[in-house]
Amino acid sequence: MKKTRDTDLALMFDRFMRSIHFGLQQKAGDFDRKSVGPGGGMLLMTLADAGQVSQNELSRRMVRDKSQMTRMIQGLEGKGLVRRENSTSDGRVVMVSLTAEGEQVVEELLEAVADVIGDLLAPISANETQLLKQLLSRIV
Amino acid sequence: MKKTRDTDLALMFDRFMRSIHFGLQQKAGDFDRKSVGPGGGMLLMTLADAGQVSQNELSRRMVRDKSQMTRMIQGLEGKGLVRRENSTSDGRVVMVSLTAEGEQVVEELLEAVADVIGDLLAPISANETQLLKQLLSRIV
DNA sequence: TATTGTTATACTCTATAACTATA
DNA sequence: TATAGTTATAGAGTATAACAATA
Repeated sequence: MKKTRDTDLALMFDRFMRSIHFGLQQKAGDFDRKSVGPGGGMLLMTLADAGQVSQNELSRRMVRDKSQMTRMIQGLEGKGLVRRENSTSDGRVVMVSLTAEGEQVVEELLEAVADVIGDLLAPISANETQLLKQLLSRIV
Repeated sequence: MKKTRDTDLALMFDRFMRSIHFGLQQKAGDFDRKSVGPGGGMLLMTLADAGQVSQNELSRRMVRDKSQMTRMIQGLEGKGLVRRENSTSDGRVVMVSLTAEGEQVVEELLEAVADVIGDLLAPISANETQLLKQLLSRIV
């Protein structure tokens, strides 16, 4: 049997993510009416998970530079999917949240992602899926 | 406790990969002398894992379009890190493998990745890491 | 001084389609 | 016809640095 190194995790994670993107792209027409793209989709899903958060917190959660947040958020704001509001307690901070339309788009997106992930997870059991999520949530 | 959906896996996987890239980038000067970039790095690691394979197989393993393979491989070939050879059994096929210099570069890269992944995996035990790899290898 | 967010720039990654050559 | 690989193009993602405003 082939020796597996921890570095193989990088290959496996990358492959998993790429499989999700690839799977989604096959059915993009079904839900990506607003053509938010992969990055926009991740941002919307992060917002659905986090609720109203500052751009800085988004940048931290998505492990992407704050300058990218500005652009992505501006794009989604232009499409009416997210809302930006100045923080009342700190004049520097901009809070971001989903609009009603954004909620609807992310709902369709989540459904599509659930489909794709469901297919990917077919080789392992529901219990193992729970275990996987539990392990990952402790890591990230 | 917050309900977790399977779709959260997408966020967690993305975050893990981004953390690897971010961690590597911090120490890029230490090993990325050839400036292969993230894509080139993944390709080199895939080759280290797979040995000599066709471009088509690489495209399949990395879940990326074949046209991207051409470009990435040409870039790495120009840097002397990979070698292309025509298949003897099928005139259409190009086999790709690491050069001696490529082996050396990937070795440094793997060391850096192991460092970063080691840090990321700190919250879980060695046994759990094994379990995680075992689950993932069954999925991808 | 430090932090939040913006802007500008250059570079890499990606999807798509049209193409050549071999099977 | 089908498959392996190439080329060209446009668009999306990313890192970096310089900047303004607030703390």
